[in-house]
Amino acid sequence: MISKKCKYAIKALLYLADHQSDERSVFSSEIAEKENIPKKFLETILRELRNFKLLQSQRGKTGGYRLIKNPDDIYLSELIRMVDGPIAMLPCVSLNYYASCEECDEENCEIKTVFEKVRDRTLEVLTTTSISSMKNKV
Amino acid sequence: MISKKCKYAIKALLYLADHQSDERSVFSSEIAEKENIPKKFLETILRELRNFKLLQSQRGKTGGYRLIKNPDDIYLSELIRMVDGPIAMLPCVSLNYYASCEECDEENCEIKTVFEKVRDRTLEVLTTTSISSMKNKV
DNA sequence: ATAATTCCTATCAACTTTATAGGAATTAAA
DNA sequence: TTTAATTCCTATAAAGTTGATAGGAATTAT
Repeated sequence: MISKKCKYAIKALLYLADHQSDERSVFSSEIAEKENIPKKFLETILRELRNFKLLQSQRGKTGGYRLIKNPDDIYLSELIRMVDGPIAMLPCVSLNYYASCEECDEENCEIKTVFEKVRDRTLEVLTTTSISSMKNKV
Repeated sequence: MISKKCKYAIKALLYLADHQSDERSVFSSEIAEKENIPKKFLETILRELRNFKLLQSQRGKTGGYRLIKNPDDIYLSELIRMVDGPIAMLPCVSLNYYASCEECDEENCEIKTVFEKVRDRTLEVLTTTSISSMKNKV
């Protein structure tokens, strides 16, 4: 399961992709209201996404957020990793957040292989799905 | 991520598949020791698996556990569901543990589709991998 | 009787998740 | 220069989940 936080992040980016323009940043309060996301929680999420250089923010009365990266180039795999961390179902098969299994003999592990397959299948989808491609529900 | 509990369950079933026989049940303490699983924790896991009719148990001095189901017929998908619950990355795309998203308009949801794809790819692996097939690491 | 097992309930510490509170800093505009 | 609206930041916290452990009861072969 992805966290609610991650789902909120996806929704926020989708909303931004639709509603921003060169002239217009978008208030977090607007996103929160339209997407039914708790206001203060969304603020912290947007700040994180800004720290990851996905967003640009502007303070003050005419402030708000806008995308820095082209939504064509924001892939779900990287977004999930930023917000939730590992995608794999086992720490020892994670590509970006590898952690060894203390109780295992990893050389002779019988359960790694299947979760490597799951990881690869999952990534086939997530690394080819961008924020903009999610708009075309096929 | 699957839980440690789930990983322990997989290991326990793999161990049973290898070490049981018609004459021999296996003690939980033996599995715990050989697989480095906390003893008391494993007891509760094995009891759950028994309740799910995967295992049979016998009390007393010559007691222990053995598989009821053929390990050819125990698929990872069902095991994970028994121990951890849903496999899908979103409640609203879960086949066995569906839950609606309160804050979403599910008809027009832009994020469901991709997670349905992930679910299907994941299940392609997990529904075709049995305890016995995990022995042949290919 | 004894010893070894499974069975059962309750408990619990640590961690994670999902937020909220309370304000500070910034900015445009009245 | 004041006001109002925003982002930014830190701290806190309630609720839920995870990963166990405690303490014994019931069962069974010897």
